[in-house]
Amino acid sequence: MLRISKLTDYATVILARLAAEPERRFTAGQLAGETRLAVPTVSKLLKQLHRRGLVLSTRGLHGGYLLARPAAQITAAQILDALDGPVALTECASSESHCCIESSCLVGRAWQRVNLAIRRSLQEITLLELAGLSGSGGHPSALDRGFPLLKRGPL
Amino acid sequence: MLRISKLTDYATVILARLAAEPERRFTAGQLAGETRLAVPTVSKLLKQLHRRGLVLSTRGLHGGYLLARPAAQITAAQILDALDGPVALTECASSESHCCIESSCLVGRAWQRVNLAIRRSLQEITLLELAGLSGSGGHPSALDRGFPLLKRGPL
DNA sequence: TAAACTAGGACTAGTTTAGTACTATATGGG
DNA sequence: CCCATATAGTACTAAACTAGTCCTAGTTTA
Repeated sequence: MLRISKLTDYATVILARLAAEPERRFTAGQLAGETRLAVPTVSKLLKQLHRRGLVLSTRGLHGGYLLARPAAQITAAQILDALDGPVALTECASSESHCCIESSCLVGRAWQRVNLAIRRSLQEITLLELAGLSGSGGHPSALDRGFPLLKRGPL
Repeated sequence: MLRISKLTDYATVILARLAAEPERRFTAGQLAGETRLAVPTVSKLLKQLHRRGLVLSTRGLHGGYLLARPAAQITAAQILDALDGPVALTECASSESHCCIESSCLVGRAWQRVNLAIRRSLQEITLLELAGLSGSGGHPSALDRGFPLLKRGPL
């Protein structure tokens, strides 16, 4: 029913690998090898992640990629935004709407609201958790804590 | 970032219109007129909604469509399932996975969990609210109440 | 200066989505 | 009995998006 693109999924896998060794610098080839993804694809994704500020890059010999900040400070929402852009749940909700009947617009606003709620929830999930690195020792993660999806307030 | 298909959005508009007058029987043509959608599209959607049990239909002269049950008993999740089917957030999470490295699978499980959480939240949103019919007099809707997205428990 | 990297963009194939058309079936009225 | 008005189901086409690849340019270090 809801879907994220394959590429976004791949990107998460790549970021998870980087998160596992935050100090180490990986080349695109190394990451491709470890994740079993094709090199061009990994390369493309890393470029995009770099452009969006999620990873640092160094060029030239012995260059490679590095997580731009601790995994705990990278959210699922940021990863999705980096790759798919901030696409709304419905077209009507995003920018200009031509579907100008009242019932439709009410529906649009409702979806918009659901969308916002989902976004908010994705902002609470960090790469640490996606990577399965949120150690049992730490404080309970958002995934386990149970958190409010939809909060009170104006649309 | 997350998206529902146009058709699903249309379907919601149609269902919202039906919900506004639960007693009245609408033909596909009437609904198309009122929602400004193309007749074949509306017709196609209504057929599918009927197959999934969301609307009742009567054939022949003076036939038409009717909500199968009160709008309060139709959830956003049901509408999405009816049209897009129960597609998972990621491919890896849905059926069999060939991406068999550990990090990847951890990621997959995490997405799966997020997916489940979103589903759960969509099950709490009714057509009444989507249609903007949840009167201010009633009890607060799930959209306003704030409800836990992710609950404790095994994956 | 050559080798090993990343940066950026262009291009192609495949899949999905949206929309339309056509045929069959059911109902009710003249 | 027949025709007009509906829905039911299926098949088809066009457009959009996704995934994946390739090529050229720029950067760093031995």
